[in-house]
Amino acid sequence: MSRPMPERLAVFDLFAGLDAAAMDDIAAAAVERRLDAGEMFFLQSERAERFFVLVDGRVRLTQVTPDGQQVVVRFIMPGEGFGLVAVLAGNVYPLSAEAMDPAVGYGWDGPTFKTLMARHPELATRSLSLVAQRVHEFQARNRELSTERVERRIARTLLRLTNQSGTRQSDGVRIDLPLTRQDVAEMTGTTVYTVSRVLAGWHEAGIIDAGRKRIVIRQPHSLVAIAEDLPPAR
Amino acid sequence: MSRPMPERLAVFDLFAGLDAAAMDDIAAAAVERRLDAGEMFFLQSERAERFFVLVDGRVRLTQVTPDGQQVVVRFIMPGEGFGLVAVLAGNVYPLSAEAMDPAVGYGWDGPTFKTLMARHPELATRSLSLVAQRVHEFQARNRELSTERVERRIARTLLRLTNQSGTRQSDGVRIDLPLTRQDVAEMTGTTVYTVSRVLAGWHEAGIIDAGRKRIVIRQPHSLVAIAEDLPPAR
DNA sequence: CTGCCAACTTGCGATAGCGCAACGTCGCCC
DNA sequence: GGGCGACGTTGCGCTATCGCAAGTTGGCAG
Repeated sequence: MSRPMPERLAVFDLFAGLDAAAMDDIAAAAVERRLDAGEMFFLQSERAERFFVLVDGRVRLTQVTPDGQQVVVRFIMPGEGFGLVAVLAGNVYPLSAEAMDPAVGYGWDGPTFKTLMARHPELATRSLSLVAQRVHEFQARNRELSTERVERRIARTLLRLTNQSGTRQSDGVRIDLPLTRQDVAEMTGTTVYTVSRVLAGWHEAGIIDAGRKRIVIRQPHSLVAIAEDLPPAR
Repeated sequence: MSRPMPERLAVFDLFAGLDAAAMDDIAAAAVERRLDAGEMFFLQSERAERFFVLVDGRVRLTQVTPDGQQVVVRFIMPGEGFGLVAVLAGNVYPLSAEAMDPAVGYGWDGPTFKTLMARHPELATRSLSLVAQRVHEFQARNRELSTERVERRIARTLLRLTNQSGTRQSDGVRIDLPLTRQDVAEMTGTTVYTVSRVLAGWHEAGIIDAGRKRIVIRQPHSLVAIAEDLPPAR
């Protein structure tokens, strides 16, 4: 298991503003994990031993309800962390983390990370604001789920994914995730059927270009108009 | 503005496990605020200066969507904190905090609290796990909102409120909050009409006893059965 | 190249939940 | 001890969304 490079870690949100000495210390405590596509970093309801920062690849976080329905909680791109909340709370993982492609992550276990936080107070502060940010995101999503129609929620979700992992190309912005209709449905709290119909409508209207596991936004402004419920902008 | 008693603070989640010296230090930095019913601790979208721990009274946290719809995020009972996440994230308050009755809170501003955390690492750890717990709650609520029917969500919400502020009485457990149908609707992402109809049904069935701003759970097990979607228990 | 399978689509009937409108009713304030 | 306003209820028509069933399609494995 190779030793992570402190320089590579320094770019991550979680470690922003830490000095080189601190980074060395933190990196020395990390464990690298390499997974193939389809393998799991951890499974829902296992004891939360270790959290990770993703260095390479993509990760899908999913949650299964007691009665077997699946929900996609979010996607993780390189530089982002996952599992932190569960480890800090000393709980069980509330969701599963699956590598969507060959992925590399660095991990720290709870006690180790707590020691690191005590040595580097900055780290505690950073962790707090990252977790606080998660709270905001979930709160926003809650509000959406309870007050907005499906179409609007899907629009918002696509825009969010665009920000997180969009690539500009000649005919619009492409979402760099192999997104199934099912995935979108699970992210927006609806069904495959409805997602399919909505996307078909937008395709019709020239707003997006959608294929198998592929979505390209051609007219982001139209999507924003739908998300914000503006007058159907000319 | 009277000085808070350290002994009173020590019972709060946020300060669990801190020694007397630390408590003195923390209490010395607190500011007491007394509000009448209907007054606000803070308003949504103000700069998040200060967070509070509630000592007495009850507080309602609400969020207003850009297009004017209101959502009840949660209720705060004595011993609980609110505003912490916003202050730590150095943001704007994402919601408003209204005193439902005459209320007393102790407050700390961000810089002060960060100093305190640096002096007492335990405090940082406690803060982290409290915030982490919030993440869990919101995540659970998200899952509910996207996978469950209204009836089930209402059942769950009542049970949750029962845990948070229920008083056992001869004919069942009473929820000690002046809960409007509107409030319940805003907590569960539905409408007054639907809440009214559902509660009427349960009243009919003898599961609850509901009046103006008053809900008593007579058969908690039946409500659990609904929440968990069990066979309509005999 | 071909066949197969997962992903996607679409018609259609079913229904949960919405929300207006109109009406009860409780309790508090003067 | 009225009367008023907030809260609660209910009938009713409406539609967004669901979800089955029965397809079509794209792309990859062999």
